Amino acid sequence: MKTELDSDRDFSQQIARTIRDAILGGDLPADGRLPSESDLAAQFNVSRPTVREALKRLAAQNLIRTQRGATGGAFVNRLGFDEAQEHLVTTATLLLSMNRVDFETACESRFALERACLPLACARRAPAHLAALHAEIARQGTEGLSDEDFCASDVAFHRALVDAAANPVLSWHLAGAVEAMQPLMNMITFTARSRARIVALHGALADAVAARDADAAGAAMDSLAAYTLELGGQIRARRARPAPDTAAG
Amino acid sequence: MKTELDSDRDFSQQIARTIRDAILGGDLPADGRLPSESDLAAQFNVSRPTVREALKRLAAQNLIRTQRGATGGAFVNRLGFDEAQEHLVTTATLLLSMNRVDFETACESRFALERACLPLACARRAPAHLAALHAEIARQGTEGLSDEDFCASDVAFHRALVDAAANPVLSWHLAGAVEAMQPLMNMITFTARSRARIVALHGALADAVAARDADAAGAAMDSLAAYTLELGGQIRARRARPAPDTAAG
DNA sequence: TCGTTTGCAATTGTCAGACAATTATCGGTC
DNA sequence: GACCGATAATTGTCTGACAATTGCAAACGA
Repeated sequence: MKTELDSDRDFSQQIARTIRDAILGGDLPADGRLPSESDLAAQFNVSRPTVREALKRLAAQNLIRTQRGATGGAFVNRLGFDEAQEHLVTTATLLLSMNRVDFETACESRFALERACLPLACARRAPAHLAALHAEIARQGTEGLSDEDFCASDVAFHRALVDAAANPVLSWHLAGAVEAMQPLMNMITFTARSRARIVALHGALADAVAARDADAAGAAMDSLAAYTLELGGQIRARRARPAPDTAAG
Repeated sequence: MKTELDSDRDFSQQIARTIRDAILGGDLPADGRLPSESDLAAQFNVSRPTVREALKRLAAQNLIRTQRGATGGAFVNRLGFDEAQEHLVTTATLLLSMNRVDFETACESRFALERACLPLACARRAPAHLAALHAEIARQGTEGLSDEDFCASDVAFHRALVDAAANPVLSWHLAGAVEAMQPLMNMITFTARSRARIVALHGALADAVAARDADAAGAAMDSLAAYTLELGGQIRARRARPAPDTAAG
């Protein structure tokens, strides 16, 4: 591992990058233990707090985990799908909120991606997947469900739909796309009428997937996308901001 | 902002989470300045190094940037697509490499997602997009191009294809999917014959997009996916590891 | 009056040493 | 042999200090 650092630069950043590259390059195997903070400080010729800052940077990226005690230390994290998903959602959420992405753009992106999962979902859906879909549909029909809970169930439904494709990488990508939309979806007020329509479309989707009918599923998804966009019009209307003419040129 | 911390827990992690939630919740506007490290230390009733560790965690997530000097401090980062993309690629790459994701699974995911962009790309492609596609196709036909450069051009081609959909969120997602595949693609040795076939398929894709023929583009993409999978067989054969029976159950 | 320069203050970056908390290991005792 | 305490290693945190950077304003000269 490199022990030379450019002066008049951020040491902890350089150290973090060096270790990160070592991990990505495979020099440090998963679950392998890094030298102790004192050793690293000696290697890089910096103080322990500086090393610690570098380690915290890596910990924030889920690249390492730390453990106290005699056999403790920093260990290379075997990045699981769950943690990576959390990370993806955070980044995606920020990206949408900070760049003032139109509801239309985010919506279009999300449904386009989700539509891509349907053929696979139809081909591979197992009974457990169908059960998950129906469970969420039932929940969405509950009386007195808050808008937030309805949204949460909606997200769960769509994630179950994607999971039916039985491709963890696909599920990971889509989880980011779907969950990042939740703050935007939460701005929508769902009337009883709109809920009923959404639940009906969800039912059509579930049925199509159960029947392994990719075309019908695609059609239902398109309807759902169109209706979601329609509902999203509320948001723009409420904000009363002029619509940018960048969309659908 | 909360100033209470659970004892016997990792302070810096709690502080980072608190500030992170404040940023995600919109309490801290983009480009807004956080209190100085000393002030934060006083607020949370911890020492400055602890606060610094928390800030480094946030900096690692591109949530804040720091600046030295009199008017310096920590500022909420306006997360741009570029930085978010870099982040996404890192996470995706790690996810693929550390979970020993099959080439087939990653490939399937990537092409499924990319296929979802084609209708939009056909609808919105502008002359600049077509020019970018043809430029990469021309580069891929160059004699004496190394495998790595061929791969890089392949990535550039597909990113240009996705960019033609004119949806930045979609481009962001796909950049992660496509670039994360590059290490896997680099394990393939491209013969002159296979290169010619890929270039031909790229040409078909570009022509279909130019003609706004989504069906033809989809067909070309399917062919490309199938052929890439075929080439990927090399990798599994070389590794000589028995294929896990988890795929396509 | 205007432009330049110099000093100051605020802030982050880094260091050194120390102590507390945690945990596995080793040795002793019953 | 089983149980228990001392021990050592390691991370987590604190205190205090100094260096580097940078904006700003006051002082100074033309």
